[in-house]
Amino acid sequence: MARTQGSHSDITGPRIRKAALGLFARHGYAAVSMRQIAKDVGVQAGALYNYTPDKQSLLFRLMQDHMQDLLAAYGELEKPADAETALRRFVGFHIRFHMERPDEVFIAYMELRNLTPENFSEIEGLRRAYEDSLEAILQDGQKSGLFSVADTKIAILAVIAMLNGVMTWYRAGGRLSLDEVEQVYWDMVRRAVTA
Amino acid sequence: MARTQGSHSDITGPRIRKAALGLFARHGYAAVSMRQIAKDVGVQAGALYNYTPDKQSLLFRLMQDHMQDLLAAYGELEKPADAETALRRFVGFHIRFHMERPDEVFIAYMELRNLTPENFSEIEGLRRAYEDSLEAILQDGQKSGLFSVADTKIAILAVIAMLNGVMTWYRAGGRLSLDEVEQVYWDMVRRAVTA
DNA sequence: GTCTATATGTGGATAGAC
DNA sequence: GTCTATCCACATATAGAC
Repeated sequence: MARTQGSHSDITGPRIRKAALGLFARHGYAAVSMRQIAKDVGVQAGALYNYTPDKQSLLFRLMQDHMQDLLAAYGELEKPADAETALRRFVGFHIRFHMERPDEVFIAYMELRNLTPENFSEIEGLRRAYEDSLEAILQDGQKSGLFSVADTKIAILAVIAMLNGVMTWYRAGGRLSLDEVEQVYWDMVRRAVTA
Repeated sequence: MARTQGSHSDITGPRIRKAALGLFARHGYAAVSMRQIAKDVGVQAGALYNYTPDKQSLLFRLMQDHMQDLLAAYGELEKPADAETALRRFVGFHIRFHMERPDEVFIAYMELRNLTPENFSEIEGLRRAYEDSLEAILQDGQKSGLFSVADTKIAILAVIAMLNGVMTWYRAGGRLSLDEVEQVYWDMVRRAVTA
């Protein structure tokens, strides 16, 4: 039986999220209107509310999906026994995963303050779970005497902050290949934590 | 002669900037209305326009003042001849200067996309001037064989990104003193760039 | 310099026809 | 499921009285 004219539930939902993703990343959540998103998708503003109860949920779902994807992808990596190899793999994974999703990363970092308190807690929990995976590597390396950092908690945040810096300047087709970027960062991270 | 009743040009201007600073940092430029700022100051919204032609100028001036303060303060530091001491001083300066101005720093990083193109270029120029001062230190250290980094441009951005990470977690009265934080970061930066 | 009042536009979200 | 039409709150900015 033919679908009702103008009915596209299977494709409009993803298109809405994709449009919101791009617009939120470019202009910021607060600066983007539901009408802009609708226009990008090619529907009227009212139609968006068949897919999201409100604008906040749209933002939250984008961030939640991103963080869950991150944790799932990291979970599928094999974990080498030796800490240096594990850290190297973490650095490579982090850079590549984030480079492939610049909009999601940008939003996850910039729009935390636009989440409701409940939604914020949820995202914070996911972020911490990811940081814990790096902490495990650093502590393992310190036990074996391979690594040495003055403060593990700070080192985790410092390494992640350093790696996230890639997103602010790297552009495909630039001076360096992704392999080279990964190598340069790994070199600095390794030296920063090695005993 | 007595001032006109309700006239406070000498104090209202700074209060407006201070209120805007706090509100922009907490909620984001796009999410803050001129009415909110006015309420915070204790005047009506229309009165703000005696001090700023528009909301955009308010944002721009906050960012411009911050970057100019940063460059001026760094310019007044004495510059040790040896690169390691110079880098150590840079790290300490950067951490302390930024920790004392969390709102300004937050805005300078988060609200770049809400500047008009002309204003953006202006701020970008100031930011680059600051990065150049770190580049000079790293290149000096590499000439003397003290430092060794795979890519100087990346190293600059990596170091600054790492240091800026402090702002996301440090709170006065926490586990570590500012001296300790400075020491821990210096330790990582030094190792990351030392030959 | 600040106020009140207002012009003018846009925001999120909903109702009901198709 | 999407549309049109609309409610109502709030946005930036200005005008003119005091």
